[in-house]
Amino acid sequence: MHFTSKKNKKKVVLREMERGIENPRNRHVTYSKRRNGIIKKATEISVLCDAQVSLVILNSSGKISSYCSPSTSLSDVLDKYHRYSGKRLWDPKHENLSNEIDRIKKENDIMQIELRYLNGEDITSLNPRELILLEEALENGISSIRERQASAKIRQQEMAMEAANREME
Amino acid sequence: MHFTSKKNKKKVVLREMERGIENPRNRHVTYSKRRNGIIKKATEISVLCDAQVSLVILNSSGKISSYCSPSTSLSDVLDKYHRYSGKRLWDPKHENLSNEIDRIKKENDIMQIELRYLNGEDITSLNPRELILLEEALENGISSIRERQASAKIRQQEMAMEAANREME
DNA sequence: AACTATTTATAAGA
DNA sequence: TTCTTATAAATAGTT
Repeated sequence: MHFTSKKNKKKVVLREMERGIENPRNRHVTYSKRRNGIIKKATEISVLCDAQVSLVILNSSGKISSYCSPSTSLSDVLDKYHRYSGKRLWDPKHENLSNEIDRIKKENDIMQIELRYLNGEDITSLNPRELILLEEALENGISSIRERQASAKIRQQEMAMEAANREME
Repeated sequence: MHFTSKKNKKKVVLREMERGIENPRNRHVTYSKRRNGIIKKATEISVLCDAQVSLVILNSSGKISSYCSPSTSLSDVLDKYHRYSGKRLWDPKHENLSNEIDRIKKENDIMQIELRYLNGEDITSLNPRELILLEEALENGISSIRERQASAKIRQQEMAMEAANREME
């Protein structure tokens, strides 16, 4: 039984349409019913009118529901949207990434040039004797790096041991 | 005025639900009405239940209609769908670019460290991660040098062989 | 586009 | 969540 007249009911619905349903339980119940309703409508227009529908709904707590017409897929419909509407769905991200790549590549080029300059010469211009010297120099570099890594590791172990000893006192 | 009883009308609707509307004009009229209906429903659930809706509809001739809740965007809703559902919409493109960025960034890091090293900065100022990258860079340098040396040696041998062959003629 | 008989959706209550 | 039911809303066929 309803407590509102036809007239009052309309007013209630209008107020809710402006403000949304405040009570979380009522909101969720209404959400479930209407979500089912929309998905049913989407199914109907797909079959009845040979349309392709892509529908994604998130409720207020982020839960996802979706529908897609049979004989197609969400990404297919969205791809068509993307191509025919001229509007962008994922190109923005795409573009951002492309821009970032360009930026980094440019940095990269600059550094490469700097490196070649600092190395004094392009490696292809070195003769065999010079190549051997350079190889030795690089190997020395690696050795000193490995020593540093090893001693750092030993220091870590020593500190761990000390800490453990302190715990035991 | 309707020519069908309540019972018959239902049968008609059911038959259409299975087969779709054949007559193109009727189909298009019904499509328009129902498309408006669905968009209205989407608007209502958005406001009433604080939901986010992304809706794209293509009719049988490919014309696009779409709706998106206020306070968001199609790509935002689809991005959430994408992240929370685990299903992929456009990740393939996206992933390629991300990988490329990672690759270039790594190159970048290595060069920066090499530059610091070559610019005379003390190697002891590098942290362990930087040391590892520098070690990799130096090892790559050694590899390319060894390749050059190997191919130079092969060329020498080939030239020696040719010279020997010419001697024998 | 507008009308209207009818079906369908749904809010509230159980 | 599911059912019920009074009422609102959508819509198919028509003008």
